[in-house]
Amino acid sequence: MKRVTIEDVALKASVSKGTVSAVINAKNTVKPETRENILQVMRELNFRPKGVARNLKNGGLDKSIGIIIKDFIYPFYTQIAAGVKEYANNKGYSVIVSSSEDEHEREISLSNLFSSKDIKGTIIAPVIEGRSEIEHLFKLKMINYPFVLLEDVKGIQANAVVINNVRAIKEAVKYLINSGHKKIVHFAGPTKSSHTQERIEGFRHAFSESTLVFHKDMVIPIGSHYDEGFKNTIEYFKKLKKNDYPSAVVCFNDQQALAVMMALKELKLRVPEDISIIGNDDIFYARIYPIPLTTIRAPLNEIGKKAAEILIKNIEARESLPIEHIVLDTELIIRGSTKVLEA
Amino acid sequence: MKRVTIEDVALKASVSKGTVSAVINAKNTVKPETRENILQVMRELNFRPKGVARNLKNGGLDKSIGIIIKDFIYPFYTQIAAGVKEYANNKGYSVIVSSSEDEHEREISLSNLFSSKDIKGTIIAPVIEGRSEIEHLFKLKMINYPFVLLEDVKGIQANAVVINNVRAIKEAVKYLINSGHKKIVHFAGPTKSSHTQERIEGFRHAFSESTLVFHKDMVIPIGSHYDEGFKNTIEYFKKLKKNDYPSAVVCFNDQQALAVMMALKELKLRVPEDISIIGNDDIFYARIYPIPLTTIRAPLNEIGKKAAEILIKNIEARESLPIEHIVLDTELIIRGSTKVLEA
DNA sequence: TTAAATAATTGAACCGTTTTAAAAAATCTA
DNA sequence: TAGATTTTTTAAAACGGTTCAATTATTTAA
Repeated sequence: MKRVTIEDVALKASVSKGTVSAVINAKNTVKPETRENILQVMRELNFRPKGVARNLKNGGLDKSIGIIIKDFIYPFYTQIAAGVKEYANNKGYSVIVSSSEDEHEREISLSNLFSSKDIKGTIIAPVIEGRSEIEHLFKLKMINYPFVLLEDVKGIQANAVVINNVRAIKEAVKYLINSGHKKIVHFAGPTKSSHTQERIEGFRHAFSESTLVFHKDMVIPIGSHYDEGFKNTIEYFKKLKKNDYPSAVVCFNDQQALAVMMALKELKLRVPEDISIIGNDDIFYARIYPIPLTTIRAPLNEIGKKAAEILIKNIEARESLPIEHIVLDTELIIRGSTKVLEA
Repeated sequence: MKRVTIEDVALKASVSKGTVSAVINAKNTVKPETRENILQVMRELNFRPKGVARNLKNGGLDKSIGIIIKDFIYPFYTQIAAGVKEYANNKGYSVIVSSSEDEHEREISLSNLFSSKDIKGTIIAPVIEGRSEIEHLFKLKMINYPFVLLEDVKGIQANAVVINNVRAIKEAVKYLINSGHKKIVHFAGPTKSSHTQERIEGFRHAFSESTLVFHKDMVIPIGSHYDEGFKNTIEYFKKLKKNDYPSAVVCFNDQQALAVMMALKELKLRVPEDISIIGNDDIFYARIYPIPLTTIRAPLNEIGKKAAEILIKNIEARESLPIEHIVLDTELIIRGSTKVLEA
C-alpha cells in the first residue's frame, strides 16, 4: 500500500518525472496531448503530489506561525488569536491556529505537527500538567524551535506574555471594598487552570491590605462553563440564608459572570441593586449585555500582538535572543453591574 | 545567506551527519561528551532542523486537516470549526484553522500553504469574488487536493455542505405573517456575502406565497458588525414616521440582532411589545440574552461534522469519489423576542 | 593481555519532488 | 530535403534530513 508518487505516474504515462512535474506546475512547455494524457493517468491513480517533498527543493520560504489555544468557543483565546493575526499578517506571516482543548496530549501532538511542517514558530497557551509538559517544552528548546507562552510554566525559562491576574483581582476587590461592600465572594474557575489559581491568590491578597478578613469559604468553585455556572450559582444561593448573601461577587470570567447574572434573575435577585457582579476578561458580549458588565479588561488583542512580535523577532534573529517575559496589566472597567453602597 | 544545515553542524563538530541526527532525535546512542559538544555547536550556529526534510524520509504519516474560516470573533465560524474538530479528532486527525478575513488573496495563500504542508485536505468558507476564485479552486482540483466548501460557488462542481438560507428566512417570515404581522422588514448583511444574497432572496420569496406584497424598500442594508448595526438601526428608525415603523424585523444574523435590540432600547422601543426581532444562526450568546432571541438555528456543529466526514472520506479513498452536495435545514427557535399579534 | 562483547560513530542510500542543461523531436526555411 | 530553429522531453543533481548496516572505539571477561 505504497503512496502513489510522481514516478508511478511517469511510468504509466511513459514519460519522465520531469514532464509530469511540469504539468503539475502548469508549465506551458508541455505538449497539450502529453498533458492531457498525464492528467488522465493522474486521475486514474488518484495521485496527490506530496507537498512536503515539493517544499524541500524550493524552500519553505513561506512565512507562517502557529498558535495553540485551548478553546474556540469562549472568546478569550480567539481574541488573542485575532491580535496575533493582526500583527503577523502585517509582517507578512500567515497564522494558523489550533486548539488543545486543554489536553496535554493534544498540545504535544500539535506543537510537533507545527514544527514538523516548518511552521516557523508557535505561540502556546500551555496546559498545566507538570513534569511531562516541561520536558516537552525543553524538547522544543533543544531543537531551537521558537515559541512564546501565554501563561507561566513553573520550571521553564521561556518567552512569555502573561497578564497580571493577581493584581487584577486585587484591584477589583479593592474597588468593591472602597464602594462599601463588606461581604464579597469569589466564584472560582476550573481548578486546573493557572488563571484560576492566580485569581484566587489575588482575591485572598486583597484582604490582607484591608480591614476585612479573608476566609476560605469566600472562594466558591463554580466553574467557567455557562451551564455549570448557572447551576452552581443557584445551588450556592439556595444553601445560604438571606442574611448571609454576599453583596458582591467577583467572577472568574465573563462567561461565568453572565451565567451568574442569569441565575440571579431566576432567583429574583437584582443586579446591581441586590448583588454587584464583576466579570473578568471583557469579552465582546460583556459590553452589549443590557446590564453592561463591570469587568476586568484583559488586553487580549495586545497580548496577541506582543506575543507575535516576540515570536517573529526570534524567528528572524540570526542568533538566539535573550528570553523575554512580559507582564501586561489589566484595567477595571466600571459599567452597570456594580453598585456603590451608602456609607 | 544560506540556511544552516545538519551538515554545517556536523562539519563544525567534526562528526558525521548521522550523529548529529541522533542527538536531534534524542537517541541514547550518543556519548554524553559528543552530545554536549554537538548541542553547543547547534546553539552557536543557531541551527534549526528543517521539519519538512525530516518528514520526507519517514512519513507525512501524520493525519491533519485544515479549515479556512472568515472570522475568529463572530461565533458562527468558530462553532463550525468546533464541529469539524470534534469529528476529526475522533478519527485521529488534527485540525488547524486559519482565517481569510474574507480576503481572496489570503484565502489563496492559505490553501496553498495547507496543501504545500501536506495538510491532507481542507474545508473552505469561500470568499465570493468570481472568476479568480473559481480558477483557484480548479487548481486544487487539478492536483487532486481534497476540499469541501461551506458555501456554493457558481461555476464549480465540488463537495459542499451548505445551509438552506432561502428556506430558513421564508419560514421565519411565514411565522411572522401567521402571527399577524403586517409590516415586516429585513435588515440585510454585508453585500458581498452569499449568505446575504440568499437571505434576501428567501425574504422576497416568502411574500409570493402570502397575501402581503414585497417591496424592495423592505430590505435595508444594515451590515453585520455590531457597531454599524447599532448605528444604522438608529438612523433607519429616525428617518421613519412612527406610523411607518415595522412591527417585525428579520435580521441577517444574531450579532446584528443584538445590535438592533440595543439600538431599540436606546430609542425607547420595547422588544417584543413594540417590535419583534428574529435573529439568525443561534449563536451561544443569543440564548443567554435577557430577552432570549427568537432565531433561526443553523446546525453549526453538524455542518462542521458533516464537512469533516466528507473530507476525511475523500482523503482516505483509494480512488476519487463522486461529488457530494449536502444541504442542511435550519430550525426556527421561538424565544422571547417575538410577539404574536391579536388578530 | 587478548578475545569477546558492547558502545559509539560513520557513510551511503533513501524519501518525492523540482530544476536544469542537454538531447530528441518537431517544425520551419530555402 | 538538409540544415537551422523551435518545441518538447529527458536524465541527473539537488533539497536536508533519517536510517541502518558496517565499521571503529571502548569496555569487560577470562
